Amino acid sequence: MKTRFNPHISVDCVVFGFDLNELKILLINRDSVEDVKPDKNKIKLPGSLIIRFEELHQSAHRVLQKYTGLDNIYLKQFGIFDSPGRLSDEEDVTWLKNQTNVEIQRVITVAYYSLIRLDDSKTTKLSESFNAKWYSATEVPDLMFDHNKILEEGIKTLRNELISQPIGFNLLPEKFTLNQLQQLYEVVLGVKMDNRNFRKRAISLKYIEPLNEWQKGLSNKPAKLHSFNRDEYEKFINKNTLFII
Amino acid sequence: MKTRFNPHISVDCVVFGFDLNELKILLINRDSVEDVKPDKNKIKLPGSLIIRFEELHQSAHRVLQKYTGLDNIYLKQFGIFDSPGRLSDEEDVTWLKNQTNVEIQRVITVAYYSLIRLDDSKTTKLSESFNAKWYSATEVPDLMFDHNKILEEGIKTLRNELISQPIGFNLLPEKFTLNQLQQLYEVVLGVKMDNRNFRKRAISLKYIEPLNEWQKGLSNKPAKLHSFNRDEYEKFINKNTLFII
DNA sequence: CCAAAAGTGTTTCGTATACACCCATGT
DNA sequence: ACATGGGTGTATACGAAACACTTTTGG
Repeated sequence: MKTRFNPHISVDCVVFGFDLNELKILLINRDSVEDVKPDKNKIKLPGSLIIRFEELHQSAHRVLQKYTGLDNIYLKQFGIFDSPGRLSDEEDVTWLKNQTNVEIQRVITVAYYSLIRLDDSKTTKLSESFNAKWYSATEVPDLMFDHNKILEEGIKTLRNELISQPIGFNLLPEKFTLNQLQQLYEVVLGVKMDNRNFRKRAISLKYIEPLNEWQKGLSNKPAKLHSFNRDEYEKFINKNTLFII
Repeated sequence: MKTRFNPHISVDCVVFGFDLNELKILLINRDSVEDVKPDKNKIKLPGSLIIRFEELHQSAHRVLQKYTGLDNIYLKQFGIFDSPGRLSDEEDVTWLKNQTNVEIQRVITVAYYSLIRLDDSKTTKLSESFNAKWYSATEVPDLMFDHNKILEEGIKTLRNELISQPIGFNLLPEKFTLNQLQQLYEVVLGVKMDNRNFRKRAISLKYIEPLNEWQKGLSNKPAKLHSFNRDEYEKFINKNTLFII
């Protein structure tokens, strides 16, 4: 029963989306694939066994491509889940075996998180064309295998990296307002921030570049648009080293 | 040819040692194991294929135990090296196969770094009892496989984590002086620091606890000893969130 | 008394924080 | 004119950085 899959190693993706309002997570419903007892968890993270000789990041990109149709997405490895008992549920293993046509023994999974800017078109297209559906990050159901644990670690990682690396811009439109940026931080970190101080800080950062463009078509005062300037960020980071002895 | 090893996944350890003066790295000489062409790299990181059903961190601890005789060592996963071509050298693969009695196809390795306080006894004991030897971090030879790359990533990780997490104390004696702490930072980060400002900073941190003990047996002024207080650190970190928008 | 490393204080500057009201737009 | 979200300034406090000499110990 030799297939193109490597039956020892998989990737799973915690896919974050931000619609300028809420943090969302992309989950796959396995219902459509096969009959399952109604009381079982049928929902999982997007993932796949790796293909022989495929690099892990390629596997992760392949998974994202399959479920979102998107390429060129921010994707970062954040952990390995290797507990020998992590695929303990027999029914789940049977399902996986049928899916992949591979005899499953022990599977180690490498976890990635990825960041997607959501506009309405993407949100609806996804949930129609695939078995993928966006869930609010605050209302995640029980998932298969150890996927709730992976998801939790993914959220921790996102929070950590949001406050130490310029990754948040991957969740915003190319041209964003400072209040959208603040909203992102508040939602992901679960805190409220002082608006005046937040913008003072943001405006002082050269890598957050003010554009000569404003929002359009709103029924209130349009906000100035900004963009992230990676070159300026590189200069900045070389001068600043945070320090906890 | 079924053995207890899982022939798909290995661990490799970048083992850092600090002797209060210099950063060292533990490497294994494969000379003693088998004849090798004299012009080949014979030196590698300590590592091993994982054993079936063993967790990865157990594998890493097993490797450290084997080569250092030490248990209870700080050990942290920092990366995965999965390039399909990373075991390209045929002779190296043959060697690995003979070592493990396992048919090798593609091996993904999970990299750990670990931190060891070196006193003289450890330094000498190791290099005698095992094939392990401490090398200065600034004078590392060519290594087998992709181990130079892994080592490089390990050093980057160490630097990053040293300035953002309280891991440096694992490289110092339980009771250390502030100047030893400064020396550690200077050596690992490759910078010079202002002594007065460094100690002011250190003294202001409650989790660096001054003891009522001083160095002994020196021919110069003995320094006050300090220890790391993890409880105080937990309090500290909950109040401080570093921030790069 | 000498060599070697430990230890100490002040000023200056920049950044974090706290806090409340007016402005611009479309309907 | 109103509803909605955008945008602004000041005073205080704290920590970072720059900088050079005195003290203690054993030999």
